[in-house]
Amino acid sequence: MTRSRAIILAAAHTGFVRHGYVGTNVDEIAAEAGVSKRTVYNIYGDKETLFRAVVDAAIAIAERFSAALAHDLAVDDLEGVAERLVGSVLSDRVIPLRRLLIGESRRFPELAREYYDRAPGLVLRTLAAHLPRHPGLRIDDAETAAEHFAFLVLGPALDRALFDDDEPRDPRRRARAGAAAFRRAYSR
Amino acid sequence: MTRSRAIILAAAHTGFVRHGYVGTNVDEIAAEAGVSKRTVYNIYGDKETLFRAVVDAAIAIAERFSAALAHDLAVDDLEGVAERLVGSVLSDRVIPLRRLLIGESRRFPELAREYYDRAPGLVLRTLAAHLPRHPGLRIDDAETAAEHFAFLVLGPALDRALFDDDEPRDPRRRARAGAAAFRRAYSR
DNA sequence: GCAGTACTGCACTGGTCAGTGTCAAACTGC
DNA sequence: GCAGTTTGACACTGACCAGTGCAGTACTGC
Repeated sequence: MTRSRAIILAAAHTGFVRHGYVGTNVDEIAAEAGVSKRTVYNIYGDKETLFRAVVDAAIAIAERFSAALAHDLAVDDLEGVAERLVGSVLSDRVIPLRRLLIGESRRFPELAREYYDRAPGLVLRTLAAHLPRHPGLRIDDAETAAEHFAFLVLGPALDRALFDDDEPRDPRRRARAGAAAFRRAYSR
Repeated sequence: MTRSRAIILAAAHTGFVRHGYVGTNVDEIAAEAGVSKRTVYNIYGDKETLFRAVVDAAIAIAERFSAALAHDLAVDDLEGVAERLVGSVLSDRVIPLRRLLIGESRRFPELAREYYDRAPGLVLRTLAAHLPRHPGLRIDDAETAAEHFAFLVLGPALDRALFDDDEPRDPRRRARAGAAAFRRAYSR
C-alpha cells in the first residue's frame, strides 16, 4: 500500500525536476516508478496533489538541514559554516528544485512562497538567530547581517547555478572569500 | 510585414513569461497580438524560434542597461550605483524573464547559459572593470569584489523575488545597507 | 482458506495544441 | 491601376495527455 508511495514520490520528483510541471506526464512517472498509472491516481488523486507532495517532502529535508546548521553555528567558526552551507545548497538536491519552483511560481504562487519561507527563509532566520553570538563580530541588525553572510558566501555561485548546469563553480574558494569579506564588514 | 514582428514578439514575451514555454500556446500569442496564427508561423517558423527571439530581445535590453551602468560607475558614488542596480534588476522586465529562463534551463540549456553570460554576467564584468577605480576602496580581486558588491546590494531581494511576487521588499534600504557593508569590507 | 484491499493492464474519453493547407482579401511597390 | 506579396479566417491532422472504468490478479490479515 504505502511502499508505492515513496517510490512514486521519488519518480515524480525526478520527472518534475527534469521537465517541469506541465512537461511531465503521469504515465512517465508511473513507468519510472514501476507502477501502473492507476496506482498513482489511487494514491495521489491527481497530478497537482502529487506535485505538492513532492514539494512537501523537499521542505521536510530543508527543515532537517536547517536544524543541523543551527548546531554547526553553535560549534564551528564562520568559515566552517560557510563551507557547509554551500555544500548543501549548491547540490543536486536543492538547485533543481529551486529551478522547478521558480519556474512554476506563477502556476503555484503559494507553494513557491511556502517553499521560500520554510527553506531559504528558515536558513536566514537560523543565521540571524546565531550569528550575533559569534565572537569578534559586531552586529546591530541581525537579519541584514544574516542576509549579507548568506549571499556573500553563496550568492554568486547560486545565481549562476540556477542558469547553468555544468560549471566549474569552485564553491569552496568563493565560500571562504565570502566569509572573509563578511568578517571584514562585521568585525568588532 | 515587419510591424507584426514586434507586436508578436511582445505578445510572445507576455505569454511565455506568464505560463512558461510549454504552458503557452501559439493561438494565445496570435490572439494577444491581434494577428492570425498563420502570420506567426509565416514570420517565425515555429514556437521554439519565437521563444529564442524573445530571449534575444531581452538580452539586447540587458546589454543597453549594462552600458548605462558603466557610465553610472564612472560618475556616481557606490550608493547611487547600488540604487540604480536594484531598480533595474528588481523590475517587472527582469524578474519574470529570469524565472522563465531558470525554469526552462533544462529544456534550453545553451539559451539559459547565454542569457546568464550576456546579462548578469556582463553586469558583473562591468562592475569588475570599474569598481577598482573607485576612490577609498582597496580591491585585490576585482571579480570577487564585483560579485560581493552585486550580491550584497541585491542578492537577498533578488532571490526572494524569484519565488515571491507580491513583495514588501524595500529594496532601497537593502541596497544602501549592502553598499555600506561593501564599503566596510573593502575600504582602504 | 476467506474477505478485503492493493495493484495491474488496457482501453477509452475529452480536451489541448503545434503546425499545415487553402483561398480570398488587404496591402505593397511601381 | 496592376502584379506580387503579406495576411486573415478557418478547418484539419496528428500527437499528446489527464483522468476514468473495469475486470482480473496478487497480496494482506485473520
